[in-house]
Amino acid sequence: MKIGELAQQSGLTPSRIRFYERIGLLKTVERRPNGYRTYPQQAVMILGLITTAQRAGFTLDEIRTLLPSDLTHWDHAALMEALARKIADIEALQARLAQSRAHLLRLIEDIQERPDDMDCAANAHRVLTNMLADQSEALDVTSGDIRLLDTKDRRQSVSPGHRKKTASR
Amino acid sequence: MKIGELAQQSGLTPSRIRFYERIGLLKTVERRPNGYRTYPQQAVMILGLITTAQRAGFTLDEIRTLLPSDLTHWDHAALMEALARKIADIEALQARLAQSRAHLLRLIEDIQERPDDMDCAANAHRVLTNMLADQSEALDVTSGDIRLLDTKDRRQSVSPGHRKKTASR
DNA sequence: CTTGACCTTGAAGTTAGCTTCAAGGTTAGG
DNA sequence: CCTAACCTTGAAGCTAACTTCAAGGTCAAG
Repeated sequence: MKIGELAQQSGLTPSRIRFYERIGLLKTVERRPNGYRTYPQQAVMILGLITTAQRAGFTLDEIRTLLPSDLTHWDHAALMEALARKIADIEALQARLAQSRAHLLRLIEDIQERPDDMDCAANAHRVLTNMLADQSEALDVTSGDIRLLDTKDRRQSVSPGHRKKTASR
Repeated sequence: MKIGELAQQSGLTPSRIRFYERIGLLKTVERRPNGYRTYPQQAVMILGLITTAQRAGFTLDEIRTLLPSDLTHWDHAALMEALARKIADIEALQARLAQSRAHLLRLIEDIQERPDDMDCAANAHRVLTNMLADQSEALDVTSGDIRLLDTKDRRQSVSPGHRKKTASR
């Protein structure tokens, strides 16, 4: 199958597929005499696997080191270890998020609990001082990093990029 | 106070402080006749506020629109709205994280529950198929974005960058 | 009057994960 | 044969939040 068809079937853009090839993530590709890329059916599954892993919080780098060239020959040990580590990362992040959320809730309360005899300016100072004091206490929660965000419109739904009438710009 | 002292007191690097000025985030700065920047004591608090807000998940852009030039004159309504929105963002992300975590746990179980009569290759295929099926079901959890990650070593603890003996490179 | 720590500037580099662009080759249909 | 839709490449651009670099000015101590 050519790259356009693979793009359709996987829901990714051709540029993204070429990018994955360039960084050594997608290796199941050959060339026709005319230079066109050609992919086996399996490539659809590999791309699905990649995007699923991404959504679970794996970086492309991590995915590359885990993905075997043959989908039936995984490094079982490395895979399980990576999964466990990723879960731990997520849990660390969850802890951080819970902290941030609690922090913000406390802040809202603190702002609203202005003593009747205090003007806004003084209240602002009171809240600020509290907040900066809070902060200096919590300097220990270092967590492993994970990128699980920016989850907006990564997927092309109706395959845009057809250079026909789309003509935006 | 000069920029080096502010850097010490705030725990940020001078370059970062200059950067904040450049993007219009830190405005309380004047110049001495020799061109050196000079800051009021208040600048320490402003920088503390900025990093605290960052750790709560606010982007510098958001912080800039919320930060008043005078720390005692906040846009109360905008601030409360932003705090509420940020909490909602965090909660959306928490939901996503819980999903990802559950997904990974299910995956681990699924891998380990290989039927005795199945070889690794066939098991790999079974697990893969399950996973990609799972994924197509959950296509609705679109969340607002938030950047709350990469929380490793943003702070200079012992003020590196003194061009004395540090001499790395 | 020299040394070294500090300060200045603008420009470019970093990371991740792509997209976009420019300039061109290929192919199927009419 | 022409056109439109596809394909190719390498290079550059994008975002966020900084850092690093190069080239130079300032200042206090010895």
